[in-house]
Formats: sequence, structure tokens, C-alpha cells
Amino acid sequence: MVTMKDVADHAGVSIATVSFVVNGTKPVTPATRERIESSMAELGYRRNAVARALASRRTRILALAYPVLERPLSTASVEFFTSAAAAASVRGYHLVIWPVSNDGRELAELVGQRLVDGVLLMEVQLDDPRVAVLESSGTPFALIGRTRDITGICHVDIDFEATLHQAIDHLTGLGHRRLALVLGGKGERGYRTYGPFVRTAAAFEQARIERDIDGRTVEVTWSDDPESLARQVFGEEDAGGPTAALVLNDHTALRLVTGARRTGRRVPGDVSILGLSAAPETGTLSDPPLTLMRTPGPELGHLGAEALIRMLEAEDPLPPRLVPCTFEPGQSTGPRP
Amino acid sequence: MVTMKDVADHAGVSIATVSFVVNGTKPVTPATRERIESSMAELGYRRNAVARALASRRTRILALAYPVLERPLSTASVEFFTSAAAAASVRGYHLVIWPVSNDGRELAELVGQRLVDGVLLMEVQLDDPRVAVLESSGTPFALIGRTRDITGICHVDIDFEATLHQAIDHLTGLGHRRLALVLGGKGERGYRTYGPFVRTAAAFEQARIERDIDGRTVEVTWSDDPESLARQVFGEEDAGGPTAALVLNDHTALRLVTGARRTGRRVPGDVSILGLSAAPETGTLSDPPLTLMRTPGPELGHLGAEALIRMLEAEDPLPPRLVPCTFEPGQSTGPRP
DNA sequence: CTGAAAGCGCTTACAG
DNA sequence: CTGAAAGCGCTTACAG
Repeated sequence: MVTMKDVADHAGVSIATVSFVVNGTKPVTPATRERIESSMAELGYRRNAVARALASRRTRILALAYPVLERPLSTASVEFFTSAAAAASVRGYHLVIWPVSNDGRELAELVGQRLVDGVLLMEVQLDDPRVAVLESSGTPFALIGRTRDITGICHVDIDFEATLHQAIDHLTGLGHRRLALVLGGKGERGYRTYGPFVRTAAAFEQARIERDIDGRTVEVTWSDDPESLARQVFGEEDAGGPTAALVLNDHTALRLVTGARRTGRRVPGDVSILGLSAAPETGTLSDPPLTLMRTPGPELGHLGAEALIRMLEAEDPLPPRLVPCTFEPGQSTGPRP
Repeated sequence: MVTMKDVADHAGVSIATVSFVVNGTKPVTPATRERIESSMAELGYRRNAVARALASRRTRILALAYPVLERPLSTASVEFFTSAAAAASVRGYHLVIWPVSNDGRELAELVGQRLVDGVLLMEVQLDDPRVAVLESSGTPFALIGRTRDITGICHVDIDFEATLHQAIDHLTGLGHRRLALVLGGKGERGYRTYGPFVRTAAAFEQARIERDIDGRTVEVTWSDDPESLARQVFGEEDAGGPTAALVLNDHTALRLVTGARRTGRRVPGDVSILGLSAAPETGTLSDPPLTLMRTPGPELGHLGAEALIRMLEAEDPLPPRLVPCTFEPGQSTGPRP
């Protein structure tokens, strides 16, 4: 392995000077800089990341901590992983992925190793023990999501309120007044304290009051079959039930489209179905293609990594950001029958 | 930060002795071991991963390198990421994810930093420049996939031949003789040299000859709509076309089910559709639920990480493994009409 | 069984 | 602008 010492010897300078040109930390005369640079090129020198980390007390490694869940991570999560990694990479950072338990024990163990400069926390619960672990360990961190009290904590999240309102606007614009909010994932651990569910449900309650909407909230499980989903959402009755459903969770939305059709409801002739927070490629999977609000997975991954890096680099902080999902037209919503 | 020196002072021993008990590398008398252990507990000592890495010349970090693609990574890829990370974690390793270009330049840059002990390479092409980079850099690596000449290279992959044969067995058992192999992803960069496509297509050719099957191969793109897919696969004709389709790529399989129905074909009354290599949860998304071969994403992630770690730990090597997809019954396949 | 010491490959005050 | 040297927190021969 070619070390800084080899380069220094080859160029006839001290290793300090080599370090200065590698890092650009101190002025060096053009002549010696050139000598060093050509030595580096000739010898094929590459700075050792580990030695640099130890000496500078900064590893330039970020951790993406995600809880081990019963349900598989969504497509949005992959986008999230890869976009966070890409954003980190642009800044010269690495991203390690840490599967950790919800209680924070493993996380405490891992941050204690001092391998990472900061942590990005995914799938945040309203009262998340892992946040306390990070705070008490003094590790810089950013949340993807929000705890109940988010004051002073660096975070990015989906703007569930804005997303829901935009979705409702779309449906009321089509004449719908009786809406169902469908929450997938009932019975799962942490379901009742999972931010996206709680915040969307709260916003729906609010909208119901403020916007003169007849709304009901339906909680369903992962294992409900399509027909059962459709019956739970639209009811057995022929009339008086919801004419449109807003579905949090793309998998559930797709199955609901199937279920509606199988139970004799035309989509969107009889009922409209709209996916709240889904990956865009999901839309084409249903028949008719699902109208949906696209989850800003890549944006959140990028923003989260960037916010954390700014803290670490002591740059201007990125203010907390709430990013709404964006409307993606499909054919599963239409005028009220 | 509590260092080994702090522990040594507190316990009244040398740091070498502390290191011996932390690592279990040398025998230490029970008495002093206990003293050291209680000192560690009292002070809350945790070994610094970076210092250990530098001194031991092993970082215990693995990289998962994946190419930046046009298409989003599949659900199987997430399973892959997380299971590789979990397997690494069990062995005391960390996993960093590296988005790298296909040409191998970025990869060369990254391995040069010596941050990782080994690399796991995903989405391997038949002639992959990144493999040459890894070989010439002397970095231990394992492939998820196979290059054209795989001799002596540590790898794990899907057993496409076995998977295809099992799928064909299922369909011929139902009486089908006219089969279509559908390959999604036409026109994508690297499509023609992407292992899964090439190997499945070759195995299909082979099967066609050996098993007295009337087969056709249909290549389709990501953007083909469902109806177009169905027409390309099953033809315009009323009779004489394929009665069953094997579809490589779950997204395409789901759209084909929709397309078949929309073009007036009953599934599985008129045509059978089987997904080759798909995530199990995908099955329930179509109507009827897709019969599919489940991609062994978690198994491959686990095996890949384990194989690499065994190389690094100089343990008994894990032999190359080809893992077939497993049959998941659905309702999209049935007897030949 | 235990310790003193060299060394991993860098960064960074401190001098000059 | 450049260098000598301490130091980051460990591991690991080498002695004893």
C-alpha cells in the first residue's frame, strides 16, 4: 500500500506538506504542490480513510438505522436508502445500514463503537426510545419522521396534512362528499404510534370538521383479502356508503381496487380510490391504474443526509422540512356517481 | 470518551492486558479478567472501531456495491440489502452501500480508500468491468450473480435453470404445451448482457428442444401498457397462440395479468400466467393472485455476506451456490383450455 | 500470565 | 510556506 510517507519521500517533502495538499488545508507553493501531485499520480496514492478518521476524529461515515419490522420495507424505503447513499457520496461520506431493534439497545451498542459521525433514523415512532439513546450518547442525528415532541430536533418528514388536503381537494373537486380513510397495517406492533398513520388520521378528522365532509376511518390488516377490504371500506349497503377512499399504503390501495371490482363496483364509475403515499411505478399495477400521491422517498433521503452532513460540517443548518406527496394522475378516481 | 487506557488505569493493568480480555486473544487469569471486566462496566467502555481497524488492518466493514440503474431497484433488492446487513451484523461486520457507476471507476476510487475489507457486487453483468477492478485491486469480493467466466470467483446466484424447469413442470403438468417466455426490460442498458435474462432465455431454448414444447420468447419494455403486453405475448389470433406465459420480472407479470383480462382473456381460464422470480407479497396484487416463483432475495443476501466474511476470516470457504426460486401457488395458472 | 513499546497512516497544533 | 513531532486508540510481536 502506498502511504503518505511514500509520497513525501518521493517528492522530497514532509508528510505534513503532503497532507496539506491532499486536504487543501494550508497554502502550499505551486512548485511543491505540483511535485507532490505528480508523485501521488505516479505512485497511485490514495488517502487511507481509516487513518484519516482516527487522526481527524471524524469518520465521515453516516449510519442509516432502520428497525427490523414484521412487514417488508416498502419500495419507498429502497429509494430512500439509495438516495441517502448517493447524497452522502456526493459529500464524500459513506452510508452504513444498521438494522436495529426498536428498543434502542443495539443502537446504543453501535454508536458506542464510534464508527459513525451521525445517524439517520427511519421509521420513527411518536415516542421512540432510539431518539433518547441518540440524544444521551451525544451523537448528531436526523430523523426521517417525527417524534411527538420534535422541538429542536433535526428532521425531515412527509407533510401528511398537505398531502391529505390535496387528495381531498381532488376528490371533492370530482363531487365526492362521503370519503373513507383507509389505514393499512392494523394490529402491527407500533401501529397506533406510527407517525404516518396518526398524523394522517388526525388531519382527516380535522378536515372532516372543517370541510363539511362525511368521513369514516377504516383500519385494515395486511392479510385482509381484496373482497374483505372492499366490504369494510365501502360497506354492504348499496347506497349511503363512501363513494371514494383515500388509502394510506400502496399495497392496500392496489388490493382495494381489485376488491372493489370483485364485489361488483366499477372503478371509478361507482367508487373512486386514491393511494396516499405510494411509489409512482405502483400505479400501473392495478386495473384501472391507480391515482396516487407519490411519496417523496428520494427527496427525503437526500434531505435527511444533507441535513445531517451540514450539522457535522458546521455549515448553515438545513431547517426542518415537511415534503408533501405529489399528485400522480391515474384512472381510479372519477366523478361522483 | 472512555479509552482502553482509562480501563487499564482503573484496573491497574496494562492496556495490552485489557486488549487481551476484550478480544479474548490471550489467556488472562480469572482474577485480573474480572477486575478488568468490572472496570469496563463501571466506566462504560466500548472499543473504538476505528482505532481497532487501523491497528489490526481490518475494518470489519463490507461494501455492497450496486449500479445506478434507470429502473428502480426491485423489492427483492431491498430484501437483499437488509438481509446482507443483518448477516454481516451477526458476524460483527458493518455494511456500507455504494452506488457506483457500471464502468468501475468509482469502485476503484472507493476500494482505494481501504475503508472496507471486502465487496459484495450486485447486478453483475456477463462482462463486468467492476469485477476486473476488484481483482486487480486485490480486494476480496463475492458476486451476487455471475460473469461469463466465473471460474474461481466466489459467488451466489439464482439457479435460473432449475427455476425455469420447475415453472415449466408446473405448466406442462396442467397440460400446457405452447409457452411464451416474457422478458421485461428490453432496450435497457445492459439488457442483452444481464445474467438473469440471458440465462433464463438460454434455459428456455434448451427446454424447448428437450421437452417437446412449442415456445416463443417475447421481449417487452417497461413502458408497454397492459393491453399491448397481452397482444405481444398471446398474439392477435384466437387459437394457436401460447396458452401460458412465464414472465421474468414481477412488474411485467402483474401488468400482463391486467392486460390479459382487458383483452378479453380469462386468467386462468384462457391463459395461464406465471411470474418467474418475484417477491411473494407481489402475488396478492393482481386479480387473480399471481402464481409465482419466489426470488430467494434474503437467502442470497445472507449467503453472499457469509461467503465473503468466511474469506476474510480465513474460515472454510462457502462453495458457490445457486439457489432456485421457490414455487408460490396463486390463481393465475390453471389447466390448458 | 502480563507489560513496555512499536506501529497502523494519517492530522494538526506549534515552530520556524 | 514547510517540517518535526505528538497524538488519534487500538493491536501485536517480543520479552520477561
